[in-house]
Amino acid sequence: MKTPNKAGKPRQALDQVSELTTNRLSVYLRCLNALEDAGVLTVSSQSLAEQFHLNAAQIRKDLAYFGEFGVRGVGYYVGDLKRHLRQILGLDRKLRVAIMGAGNLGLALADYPGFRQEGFEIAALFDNLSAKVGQRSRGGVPIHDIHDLKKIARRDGISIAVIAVPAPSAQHVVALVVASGIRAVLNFSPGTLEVPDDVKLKSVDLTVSLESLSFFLAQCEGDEK
Amino acid sequence: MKTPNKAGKPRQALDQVSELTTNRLSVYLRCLNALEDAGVLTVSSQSLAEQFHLNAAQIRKDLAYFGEFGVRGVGYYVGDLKRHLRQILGLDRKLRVAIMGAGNLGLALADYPGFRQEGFEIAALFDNLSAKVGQRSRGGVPIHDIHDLKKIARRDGISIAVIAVPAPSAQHVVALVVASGIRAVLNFSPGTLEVPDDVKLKSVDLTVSLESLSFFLAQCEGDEK
DNA sequence: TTTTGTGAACTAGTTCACAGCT
DNA sequence: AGCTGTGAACTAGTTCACAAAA
Repeated sequence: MKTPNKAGKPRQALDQVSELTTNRLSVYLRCLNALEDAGVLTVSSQSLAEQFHLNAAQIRKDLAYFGEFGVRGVGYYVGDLKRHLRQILGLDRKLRVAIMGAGNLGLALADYPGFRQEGFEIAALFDNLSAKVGQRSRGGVPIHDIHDLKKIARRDGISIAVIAVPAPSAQHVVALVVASGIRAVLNFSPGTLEVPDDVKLKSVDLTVSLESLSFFLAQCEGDEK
Repeated sequence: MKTPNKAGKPRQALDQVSELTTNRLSVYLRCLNALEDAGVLTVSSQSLAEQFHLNAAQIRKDLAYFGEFGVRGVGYYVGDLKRHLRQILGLDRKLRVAIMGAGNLGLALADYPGFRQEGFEIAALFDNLSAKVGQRSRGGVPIHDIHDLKKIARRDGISIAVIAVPAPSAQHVVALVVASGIRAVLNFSPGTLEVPDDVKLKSVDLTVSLESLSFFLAQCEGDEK
């Protein structure tokens, strides 16, 4: 075969895996967790697709890109594939996350249980209000002064930043994040942020999401013929 | 010309506008707001593209699909195009939003200033804890019992629901939302939710987003040859 | 027989490039 | 001259369908 890379270590070109693909890998991992909890040992792309409304060929293609994890005639071993996916997604280690902005949203995200799963640790909150600095979130995440970001990011080995500051400060804050050596950013502020090419930025834009729903509703009304 | 629909009222087929397109319409609207605030009266697709890192042809194509809003040799009138976009996105009226779940995340979203802009109104929070029912968010959004959802959704004319409940209750809650006649849902809980075909579901999956960033970081490390 | 891994076919989305309007 | 609106070309992403492996 001439798959891009065989079982062992997929350290190689992998030029540019589409974001759609990486998102799906994460979804597959969640499906496998559910199956494992249900005591399922082995699963075919077929049955995975049926249970979780996915496409079997796409599952196979996504997985095959990273190695030959399946067994013909059998399917995939759930535990085995989970392990591979966790390794591919870089979840085989603890990743520390900092949240920029200890406002409503930042504090809520800091204590969000979904984050703690799968190896993420919310290590710190950062804010510029001295009243907040030194406090902790309800869940116990310490709030630091944003000026100490570089120092603490290094000390705590923070590799991901979440931007939860008001829109007008977002670009400035993301610049500090980048300057502190963090190379992956999840942005909740509306609008566009500039980051260098070697930094990965993912944005969750609530305004865009809501307006897109609004469009759908407006269309429905129009359709009422 | 035979554009799908001319200026007047774009009430027609519009079969299935891609979600990528509707998201961009929302982005364009934000760009126009910025330009208007800066006192710009007219803008070409070219300059819009340069300023906001978009593609000029795509802007033109997206807009042209809904009508001929531009003027050849001139570009688009900012105020005029804003008005058209707001109408297309259904923002030419107040849309009321309910948030399901008055936990950390629900309360944070209820008071999130980004939502209030552009005609959205967070009208209500819903929870099943009697200790919370009757209270209000810091910003003053009332917390209702989830059993009153149908009644209050009708009374207040709520057309969008945001799911901010823990993952295990999400499917149940979304079923209540659908039963109450709401047809647009923004979901923050991880995992898949089932909704009927005539209900629009948009999901923001924080786990998937973070894991996708983790993948990127893992790749970078691998690249260090 | 069952099910993977994968070329080939197809579908969706983006960008180019230019005719035609102002 | 300048810029839109749009067919045509291109690129990306998905699904099909089947040979080969277990």
